[in-house]
Amino acid sequence: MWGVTIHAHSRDSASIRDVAKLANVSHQTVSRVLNGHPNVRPATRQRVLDAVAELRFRPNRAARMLATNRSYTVGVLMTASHAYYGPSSVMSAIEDAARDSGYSVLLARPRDTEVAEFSAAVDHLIHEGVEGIVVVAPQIRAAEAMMTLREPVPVVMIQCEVADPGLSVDNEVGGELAAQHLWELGHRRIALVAGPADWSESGARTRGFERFLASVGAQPVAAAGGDWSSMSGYNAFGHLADTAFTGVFCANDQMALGFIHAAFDHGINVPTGLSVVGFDDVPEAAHYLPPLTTIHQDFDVLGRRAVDRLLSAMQQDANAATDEAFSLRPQLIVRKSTIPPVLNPPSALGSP
Amino acid sequence: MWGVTIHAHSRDSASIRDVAKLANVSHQTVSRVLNGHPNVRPATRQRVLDAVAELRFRPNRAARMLATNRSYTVGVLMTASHAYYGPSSVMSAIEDAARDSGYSVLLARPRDTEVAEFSAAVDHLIHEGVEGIVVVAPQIRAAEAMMTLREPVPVVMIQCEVADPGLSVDNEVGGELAAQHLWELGHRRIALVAGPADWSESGARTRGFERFLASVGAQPVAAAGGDWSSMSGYNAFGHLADTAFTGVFCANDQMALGFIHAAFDHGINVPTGLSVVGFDDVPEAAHYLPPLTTIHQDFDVLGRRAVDRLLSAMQQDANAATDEAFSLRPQLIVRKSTIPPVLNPPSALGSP
DNA sequence: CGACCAAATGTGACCGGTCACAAGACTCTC
DNA sequence: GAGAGTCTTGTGACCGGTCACATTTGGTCG
Repeated sequence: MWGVTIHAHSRDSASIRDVAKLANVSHQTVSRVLNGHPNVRPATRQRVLDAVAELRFRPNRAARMLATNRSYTVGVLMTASHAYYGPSSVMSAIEDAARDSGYSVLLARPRDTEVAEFSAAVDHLIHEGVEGIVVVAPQIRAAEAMMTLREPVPVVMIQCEVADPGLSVDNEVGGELAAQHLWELGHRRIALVAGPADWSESGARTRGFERFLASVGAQPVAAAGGDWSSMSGYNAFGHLADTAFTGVFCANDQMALGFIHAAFDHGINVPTGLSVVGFDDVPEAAHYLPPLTTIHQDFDVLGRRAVDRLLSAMQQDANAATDEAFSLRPQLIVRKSTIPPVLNPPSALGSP
Repeated sequence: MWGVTIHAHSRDSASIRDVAKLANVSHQTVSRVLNGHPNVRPATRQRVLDAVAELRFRPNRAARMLATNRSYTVGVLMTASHAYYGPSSVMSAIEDAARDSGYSVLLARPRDTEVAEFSAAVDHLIHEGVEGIVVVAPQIRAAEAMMTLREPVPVVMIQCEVADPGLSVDNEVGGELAAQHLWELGHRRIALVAGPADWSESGARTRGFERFLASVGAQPVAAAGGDWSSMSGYNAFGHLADTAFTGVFCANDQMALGFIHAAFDHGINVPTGLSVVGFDDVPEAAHYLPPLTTIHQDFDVLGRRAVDRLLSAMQQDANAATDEAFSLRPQLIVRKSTIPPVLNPPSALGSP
């Protein structure tokens, strides 16, 4: 790969000096027109623009980067895989928003949440010349790793409660909504399937959930944890099988799906034998059997907001961008996986 | 945004000449060491490497790009949104593979499949200096639009039968497997829920499906189309409700999910009242109710293979890379949504 | 030991933009 | 109509790498 250098493509495109010659001005004037500098006579400007059009000129990005030390690129640091609905939705929104503002997006994905991996990924981005970084690293360790790094460019962290001027969906409220919904339906024995302990969203959902229960003098009758996957939701049911409960909150939709599957395999029907609330409102949730009651969050807004904030921080040059924390309120979507506790086996209320 | 230029970040990093001074050699020698040029005395090389380490030097990409007219970047053109499982899985694999080979990935997403949009997106990539392009544009029109463009860099198209040296999962075989499976279970009245007509995968799946049926002297008793979404699968059921059938092939898992949901809403149970086969094997498919029999495809291999091919085409400079077409064979995964036709209402076999 | 060749290293130009500064053109005032 | 001030344009250096070519160094051989 080294050694041999291939001049792979077009060395033929027009340069700013070609345009200048054709328009009969200096290269600097062309540069001024290109950059919208005010002090150019309209006639001259037009002449230059014509030449640009005729030669199909487009400025060379590398040259501009070299000269200005600016890249018009922002980096996204994402630890989660595309398989996770939330992070990848946010990623997509970020890309769109950045493009709309004239920026390119460069993705870096550390393989794990070790500080070293993180640092390497950030270095990579910095080295590529990104002017700012959006971090979508919902694991707590990732956020912490990120906080230890002091970067020369503005950084915006999404969905990470550790960062001070955080930007996130308010997962605690989401957890509360879930608990409140089950409670108000009449459920008194409620279980929890939490997300992985190392994700901050997971903690927040659990916290909100438990906080509401506490506010009415209750607490979860049982709890298990999963890794967001349907399989782990399925397995969680096994861990909870000894306990009787009539409602369960699963920290995301996939786990809810797995949980419902497991319940079915154990002869328990949802919602008649058990009410289930999920979280995320993935597009398929409306068609699960039964259609899943869940908590909806608007990832799109989150992504766009992140880019807005990053860009404004970049404008102000300093990372003095201490915007107020911004929290999106999630929303309860009631479907058919939750009903009042009826016809439950006596044990559900009877045994400890 | 124009007019004001912000020197946002570090103009402070070391250059190749700083390294040269510290190592007491010329800048050119440093360059040689960096590029692994053979004719450098080991002692000198070591001295340079030490200096590089000490100054934490990293070559400036923009400068290299400018000088060599190479970018070490490949472009990905993707028309589908992240919500589609297949394309986003492939995208993810491409990113990993490219990174492993030392390339960055730049994403361009045309808003629609108009030739103009396409052309603009490609222009963007070219202008950013990508050395090759992977097109993940499963819509037929997108592929056609792409074919009309003659680009100065190698292009690899994924999952698009229009392109000659195509690279794809063999969706026809997948369709055949689905039909064969239903047939061998004993189903004789089989329906089809196809994907959107403008996606080539959709056509291929349908073709394979019908081809198998034809080979045993049969044909679908009814057909509807969807747009890949669960909702469209749900609606498809309504269009097929007049016809009696005991098995159905849905061209992707999400539509299968919606279809099962609709069947349930009409009092038909899967699999006892109806057998359903999906396509894709999304991670949740194993936990649908019932767990979905479906066709598995390996998107990861597809993505990596695409990058391999692109890189080799780039090596050979020319786009003379007429590799043989490469087709991944998908695989039938039998779960619980398909059983022999039993206990079906008489009408299922009786009426026309 | 000088000649000769290859290996090792150095020199300056160049890629295509932007920057700082200089210089020319044009107004306006007295 | 000369001087001051503004608007417009031009000049050459520079960013940090690589390239082509020149030069020095080291080794081998007659």
